[in-house]
Amino acid sequence: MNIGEAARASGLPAKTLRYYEAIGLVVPAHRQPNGYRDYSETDVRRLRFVQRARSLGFSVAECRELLALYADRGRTSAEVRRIALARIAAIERKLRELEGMRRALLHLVERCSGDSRPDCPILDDLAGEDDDQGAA
Amino acid sequence: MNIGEAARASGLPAKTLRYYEAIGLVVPAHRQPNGYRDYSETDVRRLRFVQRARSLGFSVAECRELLALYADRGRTSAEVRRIALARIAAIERKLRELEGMRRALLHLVERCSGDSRPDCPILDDLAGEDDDQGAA
DNA sequence: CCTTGACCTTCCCGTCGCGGGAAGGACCAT
DNA sequence: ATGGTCCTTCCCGCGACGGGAAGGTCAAGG
Repeated sequence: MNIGEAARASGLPAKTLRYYEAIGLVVPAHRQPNGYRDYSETDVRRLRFVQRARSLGFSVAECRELLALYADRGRTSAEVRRIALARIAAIERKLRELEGMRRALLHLVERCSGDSRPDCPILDDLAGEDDDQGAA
Repeated sequence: MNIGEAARASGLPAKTLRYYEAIGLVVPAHRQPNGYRDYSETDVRRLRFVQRARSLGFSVAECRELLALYADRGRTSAEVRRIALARIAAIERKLRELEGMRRALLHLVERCSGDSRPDCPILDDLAGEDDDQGAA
């Protein structure tokens, strides 16, 4: 199977397939006589596996681990679970960070009139104004 | 003021200050006779401004716009507000994406025994198994 | 005077996960 | 022969820096 077909079958761009080969993540076993990459059904399964894992937020390094476990009959589900839990923890850290930003930005936007005047509490806050005008 | 002092005063690494100079974001006006960068109080204010904006999730490009508006007496708060709303929208897109991943991963982890056996619904899902065993 | 150490300079490479595009070969149909 | 579509390798670019080499500068101490 040509790289184009494998790309369509896996839902990944051909560029990505070449990249995955370059980093040794999914390497098609053979080349056709004309030098074209030759992807097998198994290769495509691995590519789809990676595509799904990536869409769940796993890094390429984690995909490599997961693929290894997938291929390892002696694996334990505890190993897989550990990786997934680590990913969840990382996602939750990021969620908290983004939620903090969102809260702060919403607070600022709320107080900004957004009209034609130059006065802007958003810029004031970024400038680190230390006014205590609300103390009355 | 040396780069080290400016770094401490702004809460940014010296490397970042050099980077901001290289991309023309915050460029100290002068050099000392020995070739050292010379940051003014105004430079440090700009650096702190960028540091705060970055911590709110603004890209360096957005920081550039915000700095320009900050310096522009003819600005309107509507312009600033527009940038902040765009950032909020981007953050919320990312939040939704991460929440989707989190939900999917939690669902998978929940069903994984995480013991010494190799059977793992997480890997099964990534492999794209099409079993409809739950249809009973 | 010399050394030590802390600071500064420029420069270039690495990160992560690819995308864009050039230059050229291969294949298929007309 | 020609055109169009595929494929190949190669190298550069992103964002926002961090690491580290090689070397200049400065203040303190022996």
